[in-house]
Amino acid sequence: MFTLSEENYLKSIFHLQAVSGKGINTNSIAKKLDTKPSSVTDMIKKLAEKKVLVYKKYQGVTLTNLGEKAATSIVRKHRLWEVFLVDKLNFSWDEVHDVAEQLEHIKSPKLINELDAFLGFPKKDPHGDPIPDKEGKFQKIEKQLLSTLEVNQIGICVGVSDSSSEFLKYLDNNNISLGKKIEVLSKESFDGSLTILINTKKITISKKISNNIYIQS
Amino acid sequence: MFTLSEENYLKSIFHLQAVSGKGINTNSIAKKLDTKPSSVTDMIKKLAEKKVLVYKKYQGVTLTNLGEKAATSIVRKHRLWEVFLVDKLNFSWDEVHDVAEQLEHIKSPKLINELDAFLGFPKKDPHGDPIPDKEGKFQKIEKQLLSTLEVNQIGICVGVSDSSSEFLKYLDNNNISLGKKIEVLSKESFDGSLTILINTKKITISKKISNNIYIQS
DNA sequence: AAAAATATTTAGTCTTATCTAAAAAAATAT
DNA sequence: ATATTTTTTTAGATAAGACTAAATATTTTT
Repeated sequence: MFTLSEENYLKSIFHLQAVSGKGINTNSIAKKLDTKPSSVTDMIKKLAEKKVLVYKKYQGVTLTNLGEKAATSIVRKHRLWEVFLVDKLNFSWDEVHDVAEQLEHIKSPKLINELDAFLGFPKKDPHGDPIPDKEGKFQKIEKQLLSTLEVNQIGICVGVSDSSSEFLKYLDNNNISLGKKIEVLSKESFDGSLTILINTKKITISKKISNNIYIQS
Repeated sequence: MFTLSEENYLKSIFHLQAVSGKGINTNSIAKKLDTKPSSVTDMIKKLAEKKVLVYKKYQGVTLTNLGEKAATSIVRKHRLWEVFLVDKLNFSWDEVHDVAEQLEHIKSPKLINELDAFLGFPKKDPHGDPIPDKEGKFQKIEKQLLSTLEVNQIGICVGVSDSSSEFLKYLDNNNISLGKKIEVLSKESFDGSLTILINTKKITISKKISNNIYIQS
């Protein structure tokens, strides 16, 4: 089994790997975990000994199958707990992250599988991210950033890339949520801001916002 | 806030205090936490500095109001999670302890108060122990050990003193559970074993068993 | 009341996970 | 291709929480 800290490293590397594909370098892990590169080097050595990742000096790391399995299990727990908090305990989607960060480390296979059943085997968490099943399998959702849509194209909001409370509250205030239809009415070439039609209303959003919203077209 | 280890010390001291009333000595804490007396001395000093308990060398410790409040909050969380596991996730009463030991350390006031509401503000956990409310208040349940009953006396099972999986499974196997009526038919003076009537059946239990079952008469 | 037994504390060590500062390697720029 | 910058690693330090072994109190026994 893994310590809390080891689990956090595994999860971070897993997430970084999902985006970049390539070997993950020391600095990016340090940034993600808000720690120092030297600490990362230490932990990486430990994890390499435990066979959850492959490490070659100065060349970053890659998770092994074992490591991916462990990381996926943590992600599964995190997302199931998020569903629980929102569906059963009246949390809003901007309040769940910090608590789920704690709950994801609870060790009990029975707990998580019963929770899964209790929630009706949900396939997505409140932010639109897929929940791995018991075997760690989950389908990647086809999605693109809202910022990549052209004028007059239409998409359905299927996820967010930033799960910070601040950003999610912004979305709530503007009535942007999963499943909503978004049409791009115009695009400002100077700063990349978009004017979109949502809820039969026209609003203008900055590039920073459209870069954190995923849509399916 | 407290570390995981500090919380475990607080909880153990609280439980010891509830039984013995007196100042709690180093050795008993060490035994309860399965650690060494020297480690206890170290931690006690730390907790005394944090004003959660009063410590005088060689004289054991007593929780302050602050310490009791902290301990009660942990107990509240532990017991609410136990109810959740049994009522919602199909755990049996002998499976809940280890998982609740982990869940009790999750830090989120909203989480625990919403959970309380979700469960319908239960007053007792699956072992019959009272659940402190938001303010930390809970009534002590009047109870006595089954072993103190005389022949021909009758009691209702209201709790257990040992929550180990082994003991609880024994009770399950013999159909002894909370709320059951128990009548003492005879008492063996040699070893203190009891023959009792429960579920219209006669069974004989050892003193060790009757010493771990609480009844209300 | 002294001796023996028990309980508690101190002193020093270990592990985990972190850090800073300095050294070394790799990548980039001139 | 050399110099500069960036990235990564090493070396040594620190804090939390535990341990062992030894020293010191306290309690119990005789």
